[in-house]
Amino acid sequence: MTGTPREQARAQTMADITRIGRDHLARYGAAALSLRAVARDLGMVSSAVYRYVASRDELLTLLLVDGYDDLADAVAAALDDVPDAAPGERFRVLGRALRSWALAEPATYALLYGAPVPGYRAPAERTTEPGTRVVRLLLDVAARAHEAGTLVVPQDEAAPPALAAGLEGVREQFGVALPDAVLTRGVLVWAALFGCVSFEVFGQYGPDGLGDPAALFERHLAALAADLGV
Amino acid sequence: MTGTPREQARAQTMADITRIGRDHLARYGAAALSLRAVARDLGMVSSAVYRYVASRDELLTLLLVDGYDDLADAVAAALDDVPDAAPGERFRVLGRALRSWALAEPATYALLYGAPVPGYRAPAERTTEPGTRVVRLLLDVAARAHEAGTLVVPQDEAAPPALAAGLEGVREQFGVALPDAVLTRGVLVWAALFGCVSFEVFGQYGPDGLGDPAALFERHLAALAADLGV
DNA sequence: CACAAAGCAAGAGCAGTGCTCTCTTTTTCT
DNA sequence: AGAAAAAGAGAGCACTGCTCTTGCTTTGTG
Repeated sequence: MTGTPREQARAQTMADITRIGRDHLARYGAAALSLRAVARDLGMVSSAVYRYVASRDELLTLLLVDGYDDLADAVAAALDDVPDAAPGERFRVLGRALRSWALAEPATYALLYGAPVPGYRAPAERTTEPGTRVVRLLLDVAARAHEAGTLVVPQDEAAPPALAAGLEGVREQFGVALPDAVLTRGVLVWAALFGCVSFEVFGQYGPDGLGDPAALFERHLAALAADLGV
Repeated sequence: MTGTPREQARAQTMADITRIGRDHLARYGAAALSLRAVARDLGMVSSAVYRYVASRDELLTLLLVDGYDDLADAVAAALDDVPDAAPGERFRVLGRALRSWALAEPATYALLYGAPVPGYRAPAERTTEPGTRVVRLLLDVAARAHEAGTLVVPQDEAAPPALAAGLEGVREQFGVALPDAVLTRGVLVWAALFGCVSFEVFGQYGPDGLGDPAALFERHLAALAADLGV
């Protein structure tokens, strides 16, 4: 909270823009996100907002990074609440936190994990780090179980060279020492988790959600925990 | 190809609109789909297109139904090529067909299984039937294995009443006689399959796709086949 | 065959969008 | 104090979805 009055005012305006942007995102969805509407809510003329945000795409990037962080914070907080639980339970906690957040923030979730907004390319240098925090937490759960010796390692055949190189890249990027088979399952479980949540959030289960979406998800979590070996 | 000349012309124009719409969808994405641009490519003035399509949303619905059918046709054709294969192999064929189609038609795939287009609500009465053809094929693979007695049925505890009712609804809607545990796994495998494909199509695996996306997918298919019990 | 009815295409127009440019005022720095 | 930088306002361009009116063409019928 330091700096000249002008800097403070600028920081405040930036915060206001993100706040109102998130609100519009939740209320009307990503494609309907309009810089002019945000400007109106801000009590500014539209051209003035361009002093702060270069384009509509940059506003989307702002909200994207914000969303990734918010989700990762929620999942990390849930995991911190059960630091000493068994790996399987920690995995389930992660999954439940992900699902809760997605159901509470469907529009932001759609921005992060739905179809990319057309014509919009997320700048990797700004989104990669926050975007990988959740999978990092997932791999961490597996890594802890592996260190404790409780992880069930599937007996897959050796990965082809290109895939093995890719998995080695994952080990480096995330700083984990898990065997190929576990990493492969980890990626599957990660994708499956988001598949389950996406189907529920995007309504692919139909209007009634198969009667009891929470119970269904809990069963899926149990099966996925087994797949992960925790 | 019957009817008065006017009826034929109308059918032709409708076909042209869908064709150009698909082209624009693939080229520029769903949110950039513009009725005016389609009209230009059609050599018509924009207002004339409204004689054929009531709104932009209806054009999206047209393309949605078209996409569901195209995907289901591709998967069904792939399955028809291996009518007598073992259930596990038929499941893998289904998965590969789904992935191939999604990679070939990313924009249409995004329209079907990505985030819903904001402000657009798909009319269930027109999209439910074509939209469930793929999952119907998946359940059919499991049902055939079940009839042959080769399906591994997981020993889950009984589903809570609401979920049991929902699963009973699935049995009725799809005309299969599978136990709750198999249906639950079926839904999981279905969601996981789309999670894997979505992550690959939407670029969540990063720019290099973990080195060898096809090999990774093949491994995931093997794990999911085991989950399904085929 | 003639003629009203229905269908079709075009054009103008409204309200909204992203974005750029210019102009004026305010704040900051030297 | 004066120059430079930043902020906000306004006009304007090209685009969008969609509506309404105005003519023209095809259709089915008396």
